[in-house]
This record gives sequence, C-alpha cells and structure tokens, in this order.
Amino acid sequence: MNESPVAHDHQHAHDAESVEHDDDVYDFAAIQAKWQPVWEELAPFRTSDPADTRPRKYVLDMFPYPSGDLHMGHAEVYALGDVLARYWRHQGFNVLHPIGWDSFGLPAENAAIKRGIDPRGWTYDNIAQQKKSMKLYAASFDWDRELHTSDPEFYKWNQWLFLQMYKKGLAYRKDSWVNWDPVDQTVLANEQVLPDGTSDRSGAVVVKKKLTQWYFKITDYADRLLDDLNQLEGSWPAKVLNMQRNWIGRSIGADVDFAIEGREKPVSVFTTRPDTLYGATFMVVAPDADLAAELVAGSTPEIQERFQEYLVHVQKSTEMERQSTDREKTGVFLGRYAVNPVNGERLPIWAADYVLADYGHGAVMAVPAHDQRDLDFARAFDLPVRVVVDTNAPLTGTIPVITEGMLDGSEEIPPLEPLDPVATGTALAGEGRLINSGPLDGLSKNSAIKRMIELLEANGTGRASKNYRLRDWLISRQRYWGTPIPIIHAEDGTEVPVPEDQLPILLPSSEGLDLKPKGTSPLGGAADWVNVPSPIDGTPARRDADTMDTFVDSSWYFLRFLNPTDDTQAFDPKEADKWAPVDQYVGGVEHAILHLLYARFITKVLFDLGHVTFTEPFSALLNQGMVILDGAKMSKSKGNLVYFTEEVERHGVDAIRLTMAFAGPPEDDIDWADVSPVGSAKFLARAWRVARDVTSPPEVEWKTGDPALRRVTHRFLADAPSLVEAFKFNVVVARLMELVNATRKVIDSGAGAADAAVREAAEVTAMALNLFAPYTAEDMWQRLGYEPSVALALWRKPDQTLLVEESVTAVVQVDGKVRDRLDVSPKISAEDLEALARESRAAVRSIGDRQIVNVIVRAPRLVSIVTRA
RNA sequence: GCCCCCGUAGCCCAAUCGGCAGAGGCAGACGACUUAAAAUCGUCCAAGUCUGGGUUCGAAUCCCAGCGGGGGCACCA
Repeated sequence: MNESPVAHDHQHAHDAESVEHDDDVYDFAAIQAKWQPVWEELAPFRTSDPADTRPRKYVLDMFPYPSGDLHMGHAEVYALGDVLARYWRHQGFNVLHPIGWDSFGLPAENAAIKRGIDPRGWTYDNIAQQKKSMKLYAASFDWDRELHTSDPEFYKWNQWLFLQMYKKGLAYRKDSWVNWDPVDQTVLANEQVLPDGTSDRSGAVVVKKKLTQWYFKITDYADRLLDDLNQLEGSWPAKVLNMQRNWIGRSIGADVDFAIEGREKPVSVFTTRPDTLYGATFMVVAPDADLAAELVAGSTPEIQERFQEYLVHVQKSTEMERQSTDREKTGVFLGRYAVNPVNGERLPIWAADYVLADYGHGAVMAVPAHDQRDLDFARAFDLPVRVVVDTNAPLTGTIPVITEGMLDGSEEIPPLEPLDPVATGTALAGEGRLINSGPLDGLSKNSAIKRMIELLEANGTGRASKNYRLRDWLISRQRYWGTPIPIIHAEDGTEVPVPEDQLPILLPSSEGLDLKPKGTSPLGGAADWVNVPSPIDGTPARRDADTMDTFVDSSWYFLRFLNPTDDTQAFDPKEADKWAPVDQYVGGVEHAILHLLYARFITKVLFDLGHVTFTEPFSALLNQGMVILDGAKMSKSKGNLVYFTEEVERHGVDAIRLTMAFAGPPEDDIDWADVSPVGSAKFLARAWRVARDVTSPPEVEWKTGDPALRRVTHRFLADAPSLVEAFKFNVVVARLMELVNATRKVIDSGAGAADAAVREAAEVTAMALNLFAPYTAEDMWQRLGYEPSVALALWRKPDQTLLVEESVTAVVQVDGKVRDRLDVSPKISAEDLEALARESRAAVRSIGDRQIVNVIVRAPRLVSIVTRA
C-alpha cells in the first residue's frame, strides 16, 4: 500500500512531539499508550457484580476464528458491535459484551500438518496475538468471561449436548451419500459446499461418497425454523430472513402411492401438483437410490447391465456437472411398471439423475405436459405427453382485451396459445382449468389440488405432504482438532453413549499421531485412547474416532458466556433468565445461513429439553457487510489485502473504528479505496482540539451559553439515540462532525472558548465520540476535568425548550412549484399560514389571473396552492 | 428458471409520514497564517435523484414497464 502523505506528516508531528513533549498536539499513539493501562486497571466493562441494579442488555459480536492476527473484517465487526455496547451503557444499561475464541477447526490442523507442529500451540499463539490486538482496538469487552471452544471446560458441554440430543433421537448415524472434500479428506455439511460445487474451505471440487456418519436431525425443526422467522421480522435484516427461507425451502403438496407390478408394497412419490395426476405418463427414480437397484433387480440381465453402466456414469460425474441446469437429460428404462392410482394406467419406470435420491422419496411421477424437466426427458426419450390443464382457459372471468381495431377487422385478434408442449418445448406450468381429468375437469389448479388430495385420502392412496430443501446436519468430521464424539462402539456394533459423569472425553495429545488427511480420523491411530472397555459390560470396544463440526460449538456458545467457568453445567438457567436471549447480535452476513440457522436450531432443542425458556437465540441482528478493496473481496491470492496492524499503526485505532462507522450503512460493503481514515483522523484531531480549547470550569452554568450552539448540541442529544438504534452510525458521525464544526465556529468567531455552550458541546462530543473513538473521547473527558471513564457517563437528556425552533421556513407552492419561502413561527395555525401564503407577492404573481381551486396547508412547513386557468 | 435488494454531485453517502433534493466526508479550486512548506482555519464547487409511463395539489420516496448492478436458491418434483 502507498505511503499516505498525511500519515507521513503525522509521523512527523509525532517525532517533533516526542522531543518537545507537546501535549497540546493530538497524538493518537500517545493517547493510546496513556489510556490502555488505565482501562486495564479500571475494567469498566465488568458485568459480574450481583448488586448491579441496572437493567440488562446482552450485546454479542460473533467471536473470531484465530487463524492469525485480526483482519479488516474483524476491525469492522468489533467497531460496530462496540458502538451498540457502548451506546446501551450510556443509556444506563448493564451491558454484557463478552468475547471468546472459536478455536477448534481445520485451519489449525492444516497449519500443523504443513509445519509439523501441534495444532494446539498454533491456535493458542494466534489467540495471544489476536487478544493483544483486540485489547489495543479497545472493544469494550468483559474479559472476565473469555472462553475458548478448544478448552475441555467448553467442549465437555458439546459432548453433553450431543448426549442429550442422542437420547431424544436427534443425533443419529446413517449410511448415506455425503459431500466429500478430496483435499481435506473429510465430509462436509451441505451448507459448506459452495454453489459452484467446491468446498468452502479447501476450494476442491466436492465429490459424493457413501459413508456412515453422524447427523443432527434439523429437518424435524424445519417448520419451526421457517415459521419462527416471522417473529424476527423487523429485528433481523430482511435479506437474512429471505436467505433462510430459501435455504429451508418448504414445498407443500402430496404424497401419492403408486402400486408397482411385481412388488408387494407401493412406491410413494412427492408432488406439488397432485392436480396433474391424470397427466402422469411415466415414473422416474433416482439411479443412486436403493429403490432403483431393487427395481432393476427384477428386470432382464440386459436392462440390468445398461442400468449398471448408467449408475457408474452418474457417480463419476461431479457435483458441479450434475448441477448445471441445461444438461441433456439422460436415463435408462428399468423394465418395470407402476400403476396410476386414479385411472389404473401402466406407467413405465425410468432411472434418471435429474431425480435426487435424498429429496422426497427419491422418485417422481412425471407429468411432462406441466413440468419442464419431465418434458425435456419425455422429448429426449420420446415418451407420451398428455395435457390435463388448459392454461388458456379464463380463470377469473376476465376476457382478453379487445381493441377497436380488432372489432373492425383491421387488426387480428391474437390466437390462443396452442396447448402443445411437445411442439413448443415449453411445459404448461401456469394457472388454468383442468381437462382430461375425470372428476377434476373444470376446476382451477388450486381447487383441483385440494380436490385431488381429498380423493387420494379417501382411497387411501395418498395424503397431503410437505418437503424441505433443508437436509439433516452432518456433524461428523474425520479430523483431529475438534470435539470427540461421546460414543463407544461395542464389538457387536451397538452404540454406547458415554455416561455423562465420564465427560469430558479429552482429546488426546497430537504427539505421535498422523494428522495427514487419509479419509479416516487421526484419532483412530491413538490406540491408548481409542481402545476402551465398554461402559456396559467391560468388553473391548472402540471410541468413535470422529470429531464434531465446529459449528456445534458456535451454536450455543452465547450461553456459555453466562458462566464460562462453571464445571457443573453447560450454563446456569438462572443466568440465562437474567441475560438471554442475546438482545443484539452483530456479525458478518457470510453466516446468514450456516451459523445462524444452527444456533436457532440448537436453541429450539434446548427449549424442548427444558433448559431455556426462549426459542430464538438472537432477538435482534445486525449483519455488517464486508471490507473490500477496489470492488473486490480481499484475498491473499489476489494480493489486495489491507492489513489490520498496518492500518492501526498508520492512522490509529480511533480513526480506523470511526472510518468503519462512517463509511456508510453497516450492511453495505466498505470499499477501503472509497473511505478515508486520514479524514477520520483529521476529524478526531479537530474534536480533540475543541476540548483542549475549552477554558470554562466544569461548574459553569450551561444556560448562560450561546443559544444557537446549545440548540445544535441538544438537537444532537435528541436525535442520536434513535439513529444509533436504527444502526445509522454514519449519520450519527455526520451529526457529530456538524456539532464539532459549530463549536469551532463559536470558539473562533463567536462567543469564544470561554462560553459555557462551548464546554457543554465539548462534553457531549466527548461522550458521544466514546461510541466510535474511545481513546480520543477519554482524553477529551479528562481534559474537560472529569475522571475516567467517559464510557460510564450517562447520556444527557436534551432540553426540550432548546429543541423548539424559533422560526421555521414555510414553503409556498403554486401548482407544485416552489414560489416563495416564509419565515414563520413553528406554532402558526393553518389559517394564519394560508392567509400569509395568499398574500405572498411571489405567489400572487405566479397565480396571475388563474382561479384558485384548492389550497393544501401543512402547518408550519408548507402551503400548496392549486389553480385552474 | 424462482425469490430478494439497490441505482441521488467526480467519489462515499444524507434526506421520520409522499412536502425546500444536501447533513457529513473524500477529491478539487481559492484565500488567511508562514521566508517557505506542512498542519490549521476559512470560502467556494457541483447532481435535479438510471430511463419511460402512471397515481397525487405535490414523487428520490408509492405503482407499472424497461435498463444497469448486487445477493440468495436452483434438475428440490
């Protein structure tokens, strides 16, 4: 990065100052060095005093993963989270604002493998570095509650949580096709596979592999996870609610049972369009589903061979290829037939990879006339297509618009769309009226869906049903640096949960273990650790060698902050009643689905188990955008990284924090090329000089001060709280700049530095600046004659009499155009204002000889006169 | 393909309920201070709100269509 001229100059000023010890010059480095130890001693952000009677607020910033030193993303989240934590303290709340380390996970293990070191050492070294940076950055954390998810004191309770879920059937093992990362040699959750089919960690193309893995049954909670989003409306960003809704992806429809010739049990399929059942012309099953293998086994050897070839072909194709939308349809006929329950028709059964094994029942009824995918398949294999919904039929009684030209024959009446999907290649997916459908004929799509479900239910061949895009949460990881799963496998294959009094199961030392990815967990190589007697009968048994996804840690860590050292329980329900749920959560939008969905799920599980009394973990959410550079995401490979340490050294902590707050709405990305830490530093110096210049004593009567400046100060006091609560931090900063400018003006060219209003303004500036620039604010506070800490000062009440403006400008509009401006009393009546406006010479002139037909008066701001010629 | 968000000075961004388009900053120009420069202080500067319709006394704001940008989901039946 280029050396900025101002930073250079500042360096200059700093050098000069260190020689002359000139404390009349703003020097961020000196101020930081001065206050950090004072705060360390004072610990103003402790929350553990049981006698504290202030109302409580829980403000939580997403905890960092210690992969190195802090980066610019951290600088943003902890700056913005701290604005809110500090704000609520000024409002008289006892604010719980804890911090910890999300310290289990793959990067530590990969770094350890690369360098031949211990993941534990690497992790805790990084934590030490981040902690040092975090303390310099002056986020107002209660350090007494610091936690590390990689400490046994923490992960013991992951194991406890797992056991509670296991008991309830919410943790289970199944053999299934999973996402496999061939580089990291581990399975991944669906949520960790990027839209392009690559791993969000290694970037490798994810492949499918059939493995027995542990799952959390999040799908049992799909409805609640979806429906409870309504409660969060207005408190969470609409974008995140929308993303979670898309991710859960509820589809409403019906299960339909099809008898299979030569098979005892029928096969169920899920459909959102049971109304089109009369249009079903074939059935398709997923080639990798057990059902396909079973059906083809009853077929001819020739068909079996073709199917095997196809299956191999399908499994070779990568996730990325499979997901490309405009692929040619492929498939094989299985030589078997299903029977349509409504009309007894024989439907040939095909296997094709456009049907997914793990959605619905892994089989679909194909209605090519009304489903694009089925139509593409039918056209590729020349299968029959039957139209059962007339999408040209008028539904609402409205008829097509006929223009005059059509009536006199000079224009042609547009013909109706032909109902021929085979010819057009486009399925008729829209609204319409049912045809060729026996008892459904004439019904609209929606009525037909209802009617068909009733018919199926009456016949016992189907029922209303729902399906979700969401899959169960795969939590097993074949890696070392994570929470061991508290299950022991007996020789006969039974799963034995580890008794709770034997927790925690400590992670063995990595010494002597081969951490290199090899497809099975490195823990399997720790013979002493893995081989244990069965807790039931003492026979030889083996520990489960997999570790848990680290998203398990972060799904409940907000509760552990309530009593992080308690070794008798995961969290104290009494403390949870006091503090939880989190009142304000702050973090990056990249966690909109993963972490936030998991935490919501686990909270509901804990509620059902009776451990908490709430069902949503985070009452309000602020999702800040990313810090980018020149329009692009920062990354090592692109070489466009901005380094936290460099920026802080160059501009100072306060300038960086202020820049984050001032850049724009917090949800927007901050392009570091568009913002000016130099400008922020200039403003801070300017604010600081105001405090330096104040000459009146603290006892001075504010009332005696310059009324114009006092009005600016009190307007700020009145407006800033709602702005902060609406997350409009950039506007608050702008308003502070305005206040400082107004104060400077009074000092230099008005009443002067001794004016009481100058002191009042300076004190308010110091207090409000504490939200964004705590070092500068504290130094100003001291210069103004107060003891630390300004962070504990209460927000002053605005003087209502100063908020009333002496006069306002009323606008006079004539036919929508502004014609005059009048200075009027803010209390002027509508009648008086209208009279003034009618007398306005400019208004009279522009009305001319036209007639006034209407006058709208919005006292005291506006009069709108409407005329007619 | 489905869903969501956003287009305001050269740039980043403001504009409670539909009521004077501008709060703040960056960049730029000029001036004061200085032997000079930096810092500092001051003054100035620009858009009529992406385009086209509509509703309204009045639209950046609401509605419709389009253009441009961004995001989520996606062979999910």
